[in-house]
Amino acid sequence: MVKMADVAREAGVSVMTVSNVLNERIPVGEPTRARVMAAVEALGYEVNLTARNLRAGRTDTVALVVPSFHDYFGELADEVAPLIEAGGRHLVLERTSANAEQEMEALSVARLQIYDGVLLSIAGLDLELLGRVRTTKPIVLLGERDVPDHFNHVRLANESGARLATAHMIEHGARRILALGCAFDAAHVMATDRRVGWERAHHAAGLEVDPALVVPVGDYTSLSAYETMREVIARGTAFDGVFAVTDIVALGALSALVESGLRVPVDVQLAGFDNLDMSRFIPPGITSVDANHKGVAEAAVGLLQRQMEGRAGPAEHLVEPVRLVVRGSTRGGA
Amino acid sequence: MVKMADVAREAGVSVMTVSNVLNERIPVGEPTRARVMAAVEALGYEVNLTARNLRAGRTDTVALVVPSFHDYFGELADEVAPLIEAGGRHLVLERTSANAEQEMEALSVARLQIYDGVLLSIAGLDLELLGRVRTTKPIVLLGERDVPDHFNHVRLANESGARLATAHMIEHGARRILALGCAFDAAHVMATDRRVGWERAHHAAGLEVDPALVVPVGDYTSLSAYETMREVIARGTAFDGVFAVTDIVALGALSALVESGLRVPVDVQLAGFDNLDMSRFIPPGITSVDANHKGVAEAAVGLLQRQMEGRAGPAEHLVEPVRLVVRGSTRGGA
DNA sequence: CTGTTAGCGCTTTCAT
DNA sequence: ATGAAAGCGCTAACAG
Repeated sequence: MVKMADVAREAGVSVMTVSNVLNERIPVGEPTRARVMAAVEALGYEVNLTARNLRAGRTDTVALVVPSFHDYFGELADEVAPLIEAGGRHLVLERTSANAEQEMEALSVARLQIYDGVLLSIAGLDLELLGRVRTTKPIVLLGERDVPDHFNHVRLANESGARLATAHMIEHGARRILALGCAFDAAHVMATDRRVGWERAHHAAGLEVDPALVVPVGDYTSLSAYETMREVIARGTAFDGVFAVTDIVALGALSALVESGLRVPVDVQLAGFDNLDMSRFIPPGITSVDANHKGVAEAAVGLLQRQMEGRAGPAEHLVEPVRLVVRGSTRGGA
Repeated sequence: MVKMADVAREAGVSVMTVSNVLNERIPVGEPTRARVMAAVEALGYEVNLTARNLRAGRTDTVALVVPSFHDYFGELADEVAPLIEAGGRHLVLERTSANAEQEMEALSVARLQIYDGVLLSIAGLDLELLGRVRTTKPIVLLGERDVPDHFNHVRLANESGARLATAHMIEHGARRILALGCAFDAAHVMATDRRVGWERAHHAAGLEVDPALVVPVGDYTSLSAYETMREVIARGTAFDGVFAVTDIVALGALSALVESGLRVPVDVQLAGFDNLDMSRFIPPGITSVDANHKGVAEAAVGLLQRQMEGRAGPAEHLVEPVRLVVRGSTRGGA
């Protein structure tokens, strides 16, 4: 492997001069500079990032750590990447399988030191575990759980989004709206927040809510949602709307509804959350709360860059607004 | 930052002993070992990966470099991750935007040296550019382009998959099958291979192919596919089947078909390629060629691990088999 | 089994 | 404007 010393020898200068040319730190005389560049070209030299990192304490790399590479996170990552690159840094993705242990590991000293900053999408970690993390590395937490105050945090307006979607279906005549994938327990903060939105929409319309309509979905896959929906239908539960906690869940539900001969939106209205790319195209078009990837990405990267540039300030807790995108799966749709 | 020397002092041993305890390289006496571990705990020490990397020349990290984090690649990545982890290494994802320049950069000396191995999904690079890459780092290329012989390479049986899907629709009565997103030019190897499969299915059934039915789709998004499909319909082209080059393209097509009042599969049969998770659930279920993520992931990781373990052997070029998954969008479906 | 010595490739600091 | 020396934190190799 060709190293800086090789370039220096080739150009007849010291290593330090090569370093200065490459990093443009200290002005270097033009002829010297040209000789160095020629040597770099000739030898095909490239800096050893590990060595630079050890000495300079900087990797120019940011990690986005997500529960899985699928769907929502894939779309978010594609939004984050250009923003990080615009700041002259590199983005890499890591995956935790929504597993608390692996999320903690992502925040371990060992991992943090190899990145200039970390965006961590939390799925498994709770307040207590997060509270134990002590680090001065730039970190921004993403996602719908509560986090200790001293962390920067970006989340979605879950409750408001769920309220919008539910209110929209109520407005168009739905009276028994399933809260599919929603929850009552603190362990599922997102599912609980969205259930609260679903409730508030009812109250705002002067309607009662039936807790029996809150139906959890095991692992938030389309398959679980499909199976759950089939059971609900088989059980004979009466409903004329479905608010699905995510678009992936909505898709599973749609499949079950269609298979059971229920027409969407005539017999049952359906709305999801996330507004995945696909939701626009799945007939009849899935009405969905847009998860505002762009807003989340910009807010998170902004917060991270502020820390990486050293102008920290107190931790912020941002709630990104969401909006409803109406499509054919609800009666207001085209 | 607490370092190894701090632990050594605390435990009253040398740095080397700490290193040996932590890496379990050389047996260490139990009492010493216990003292070291106690010191590690007490100080909250964690190894500096950068320093280890610089000295040991190993990062225990593999990069999967993909054009985008979306859909197909997200699913593939979720398949690759556990295999890499089973080998005691870490997987990170990087993204190239399907851009030749960024793909070359992923293969640059600088990036390669920070990983023990790289899985590169090529989208933009051609033979000529790839031929210039000279490295001894373990690399496996993924994807549907031709690559220089000396690279390990895993690809799908594109032609055979396209043939299966097309033959299935012919068998069920389709006679004018659009090859949506397929191509004739060498720049789109995958789209061209799949077109060849579409042709061969016709020939095998004793049918002529109409080249006018090969309709390219700009950027392989659902949106482009939707727009293209609308145009084809508006133009009055007669067709009774659509072979879409990917499921994402199939989804866009489905949306346009339904919007135009064409019934799937009664008026038009539809098949895609990739068998994305969603394809099963999108009513009426999209018949699709399964892209065999698992097979691709296993083959690629196997080839990579062979190289990383030093038992190299000549480069292999694997073609992973595919199979057709029949669903409601074709007449053979449930 | 434990410790000493050397050095991975680079950048910081300070001298020229 | 350029260079020499020192050392980031760790591990390979060898000595005791």
